[in-house]
Amino acid sequence: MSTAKLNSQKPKRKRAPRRNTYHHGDLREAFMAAALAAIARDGVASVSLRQLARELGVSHSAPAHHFPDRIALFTALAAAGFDGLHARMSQAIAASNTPAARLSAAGQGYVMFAAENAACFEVMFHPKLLRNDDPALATARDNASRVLQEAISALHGDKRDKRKKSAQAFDVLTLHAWSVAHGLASLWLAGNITQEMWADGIDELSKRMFRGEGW
Amino acid sequence: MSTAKLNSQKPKRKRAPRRNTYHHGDLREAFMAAALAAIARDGVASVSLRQLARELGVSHSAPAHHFPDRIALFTALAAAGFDGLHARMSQAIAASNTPAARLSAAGQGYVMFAAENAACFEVMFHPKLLRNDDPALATARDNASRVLQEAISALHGDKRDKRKKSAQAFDVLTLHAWSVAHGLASLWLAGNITQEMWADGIDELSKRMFRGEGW
DNA sequence: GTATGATCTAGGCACTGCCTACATTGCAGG
DNA sequence: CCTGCAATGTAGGCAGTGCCTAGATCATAC
Repeated sequence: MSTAKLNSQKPKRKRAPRRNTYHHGDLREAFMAAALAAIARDGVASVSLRQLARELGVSHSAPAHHFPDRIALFTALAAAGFDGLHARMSQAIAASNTPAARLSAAGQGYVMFAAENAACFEVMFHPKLLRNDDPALATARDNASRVLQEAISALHGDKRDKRKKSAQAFDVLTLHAWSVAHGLASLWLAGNITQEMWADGIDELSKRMFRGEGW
Repeated sequence: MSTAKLNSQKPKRKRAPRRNTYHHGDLREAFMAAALAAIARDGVASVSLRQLARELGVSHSAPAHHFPDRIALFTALAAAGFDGLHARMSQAIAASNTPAARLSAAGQGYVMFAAENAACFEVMFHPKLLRNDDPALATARDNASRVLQEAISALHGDKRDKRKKSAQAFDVLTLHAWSVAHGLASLWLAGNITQEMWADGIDELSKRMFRGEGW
């Protein structure tokens, strides 16, 4: 019932990592944080619930009361990730003035989120690793997607109204923008971009790529 | 489905899948093919060497003589994948006339390869799952990457010569093209593109997106 | 024809996810 | 206060996994 639900509202009191009480205090959050660290270290494939439990000093079956299975943990991470992506892009957009600059900022925000939250990003787009129909995940994903869509809309909205059939063309524009940002982020995270390309930092590289209207 | 790499010079005679001999005949290829099928079915994370061995009717330690570990199997799949990607893009380019059309064709070829070889593609860009410094993998990857680079070069090559410092800008152009193709392929494979967007097929969608010079 | 290396089999070990059974704790309602 | 009860924690079992070593079988060069 209360296993895989919305994750961040409970203002549970944080406990010292060295617990002397029977109950941990915030095992759910602790597991999610430890999982992110483990993913960043070894990749999502070699994350083990038992290992995480060992690191946190709890029994191997403790997580079962917070995440029914491995998939549930990854799903929670992905949902939180899309929330973070949403926030990161919104923040970047809010700091820009013109529609064109806002779209560029959204793209850069996307890439920067991926760079700063590589572990999260790795989980978010592996449908086989998570429960894709989870409602919390679905809404978080839609919220994030809408930000980019609105940035495109603000820039090319007029085109959408001009002719009816170009609504499809508008969607292609959005998908195009999403693809550039997602592709750059993925290629960088996978190590497929030569070091000299991002010598000035991935943020500088993405800035160069998102410069100009058409990308 | 092209698991056949050029590195398999050994002219081993193929045996019927139902073997009554002690030796299998071509276990290495059989494992790679079975692995691709398993990845397509359950995702790369839940591929088990022992399960593959069971499917092929050999003992659980048979693969050890062809792949020292799980990573080696994935690495071989990825190398074969980059060879296939290289071939797919080259073929698409060869069928086009103008430089602009060739670049578009390369992008579409990239996406189509990903769509037709989803299992392969899933492995190719998971560095944590494979031995990234493997020489066969590295050269295969470089070969594939060069195809796209040359397509850009044929279209924008003059810009590169105009000013010296715009060599960097040229590289950004290549990376941009790669990002669009890779992003579209990844998003589609991850199920992040609404069904109505690719109702006409992913090939039609990619064609729409790669239309025009600047992408 | 036989030595030799390549290939395949068999069993063991530590680890994993998930299961059931049980212990401890916090907390509301008498 | 105290007493049930749900939430949260522990302990052990089971089948499955990757990787290891030891041994069996085959193909082929000499």
